[in-house]
Amino acid sequence: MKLTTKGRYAVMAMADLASNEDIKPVSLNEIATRQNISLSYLEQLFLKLKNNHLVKSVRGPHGGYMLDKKAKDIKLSSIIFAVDEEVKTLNCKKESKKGCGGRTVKCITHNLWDDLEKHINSFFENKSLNELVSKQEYFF
Amino acid sequence: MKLTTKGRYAVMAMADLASNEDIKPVSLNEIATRQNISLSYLEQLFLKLKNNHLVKSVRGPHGGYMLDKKAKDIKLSSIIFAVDEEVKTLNCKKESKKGCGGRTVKCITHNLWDDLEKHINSFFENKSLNELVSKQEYFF
DNA sequence: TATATACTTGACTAAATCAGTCAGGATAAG
DNA sequence: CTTATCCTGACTGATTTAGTCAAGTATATA
Repeated sequence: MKLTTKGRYAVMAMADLASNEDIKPVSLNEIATRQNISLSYLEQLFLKLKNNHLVKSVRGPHGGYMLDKKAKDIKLSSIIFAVDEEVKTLNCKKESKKGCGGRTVKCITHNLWDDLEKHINSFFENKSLNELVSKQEYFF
Repeated sequence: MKLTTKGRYAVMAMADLASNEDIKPVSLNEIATRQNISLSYLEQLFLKLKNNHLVKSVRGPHGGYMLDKKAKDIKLSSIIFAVDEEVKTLNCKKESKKGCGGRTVKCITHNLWDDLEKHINSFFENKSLNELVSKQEYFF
């Protein structure tokens, strides 16, 4: 899992969407204004979010975006994967099997980093959009 | 905490050092060969590791580096901090206090990312170099 | 003392990635 | 038919990454 501002912005935008969609779709313009993210950049992000079935779009005036599922069914990990699709492979994986799977120092650290990846994944895997916008935990 | 190959190489090199220093110092050349990392790059890393009192150097022929503390007293987090010193501050922190500390969507995600940072930190905080090289857990 | 070994330090750089802009559609409501 | 909105790809400046290169300094040992 890659962690850039893209993922952060996507989570922000989705949280905004979750808190503001009642009946009508929310336009990217509204989100751009509220969250202070450039419209063009949001367009990029929402294209990917749409392709990943996290939001659905309504075109034309009064159009915009809505969540494609219930907020409680959207895991934060899906949002981040949607916009930061490419997972960086570790050097070790590219090498021959002889080089890895053994007891070399290289493989030890490889396994360590693998473990970290799982650790980070589970962090986002266990949080839904719903929790994020409603839970007291994240309000100071 | 920043996570780049620098940190990974540093952990690899320290693990190598921990497994190979018996009585005599280990030269960067040996590590470079064993771990297949460029010598010049290792030099950069060890300069920082030394400044952070994780290793000590012995100059001259038969010189090299040794751990500055016992392997069990070296947390992986210290290694990573040593080489990737600069901690990326989140956008939100740069803004005025009015903008944050509230209940805006922006702050919710800010807190979320803060939380993640702690999560990752604790991952490395709770692992010592000793554990890494000796624990069965990391051998397949 | 000469010399080889090894650490020390700073400047430089090619390539990749990030964050974002720009331009030009397509679609649907009124 | 005009306007609001989504849709999409191409492009770009700045930064970061992952190193290389060059020129030292220190010290053990022959």
